[in-house]
Amino acid sequence: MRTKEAPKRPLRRDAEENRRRLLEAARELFAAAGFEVTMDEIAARAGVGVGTAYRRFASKEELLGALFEERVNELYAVVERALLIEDPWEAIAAFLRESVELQACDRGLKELLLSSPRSREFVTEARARIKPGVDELVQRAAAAGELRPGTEATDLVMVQIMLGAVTDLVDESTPDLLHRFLPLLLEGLRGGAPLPARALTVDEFDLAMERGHRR
Amino acid sequence: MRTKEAPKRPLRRDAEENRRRLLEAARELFAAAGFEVTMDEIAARAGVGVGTAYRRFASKEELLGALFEERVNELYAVVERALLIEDPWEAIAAFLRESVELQACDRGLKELLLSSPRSREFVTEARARIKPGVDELVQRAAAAGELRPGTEATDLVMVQIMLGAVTDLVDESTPDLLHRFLPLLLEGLRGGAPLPARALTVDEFDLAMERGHRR
DNA sequence: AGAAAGCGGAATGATGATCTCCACTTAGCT
DNA sequence: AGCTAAGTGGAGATCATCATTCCGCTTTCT
Repeated sequence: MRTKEAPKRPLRRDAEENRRRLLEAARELFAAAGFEVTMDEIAARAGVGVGTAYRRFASKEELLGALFEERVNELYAVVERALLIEDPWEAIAAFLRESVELQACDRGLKELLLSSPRSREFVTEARARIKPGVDELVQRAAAAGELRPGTEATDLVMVQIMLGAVTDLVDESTPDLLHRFLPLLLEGLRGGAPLPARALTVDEFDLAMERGHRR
Repeated sequence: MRTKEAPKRPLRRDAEENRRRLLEAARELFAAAGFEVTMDEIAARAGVGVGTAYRRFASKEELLGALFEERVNELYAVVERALLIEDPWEAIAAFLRESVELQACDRGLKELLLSSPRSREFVTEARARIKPGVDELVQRAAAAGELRPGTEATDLVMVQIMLGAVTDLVDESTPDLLHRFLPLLLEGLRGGAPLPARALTVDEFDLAMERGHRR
């Protein structure tokens, strides 16, 4: 978690403060603009020079790395929380609602989960960590007959992607689009005749993620 | 439409041929990669040098401009065709199905309609041209009670955006995701209780488009 | 006060794009 | 055939955008 395993000497007070400000600035900008934040922007927002940013963090990757972890932990907590819900359908609804709300305010998280060739291992690892819980949510609901026949875990991710696209578009000014279309999609997931085309398999899904969506 | 209003002299045969090949190459690459195609790529694909590309077209913008028009015409044709369908609900379903299929194979079209700060006026104009028809489709269906109460024209666009995000992800290998989620969304649009949050107004929509979704 | 730690931000270097230039080639006329 | 204006290729001028480095000056801490 910390940059140094065993800090020989504590940072000077101003340095420690700058480190904190940099992380805070990065958090805000990462949420607002995703991976594309520049070090210059982060430094400016933190009110320090770029040089200082590089004295505190070895590279842009290291600085953002800390944030990735935070974000993934939040999402993981959402899954865990959903798994505690008794009713299988409510559990799925809660998972989608909360995870999508999380994404809606955070472009960085969206990119972290959906885009790919960024920090390869990190993303793969994060996805592996989330996956089992989501699988279980789907298993349970399917067993209870609360899902439209043929619904699979990858479908939930597609719902996240679809809503992500919508929130991407409107962001701050009108965050309620999420609560307009999530219910609509949930209804669709819950029941009805089987859908005409099959779901993405996990392999196909991973492959699609691998490629990322640009080009 | 043509580059020159009154071509003093016709192009030499080889030049005319190169012009044709450039447009064809641009069409293919624009569909595959969107706005980000480079002139080098287009020229290479057409089998000519960049210099030639710039002799035939004043700028990248001019070259792609011709394609914009083609694409928008196709979409306009879809609206027109839908308006001829008797049953109001079928008309809406057909419009969405066809327009989304069009988008699915064409990143350029997707970007043209959804992204924004590209060629400002051109996009605005294109949208203005499509809008009345879509409005009428919605009016009719609503009047016939075939739409979930509260559904508006902007909702149809949101459906396009959501499905665009999905097809963006998988593209060629699995084009059937579109036919998995479109029916689901159509069902949701067709009936049920009013949705909890309100739709985007046209102004909000335009504003969102104005901004584009990045940053 | 002195030294080590830290600081700002211009400069550097990599990359990647559009568009220009010009020595050569070719179509098309006579 | 030969002439010439139109056309061509593609190297590179030019411009942006970033991550990252460097170094003369400032601040903390003892």
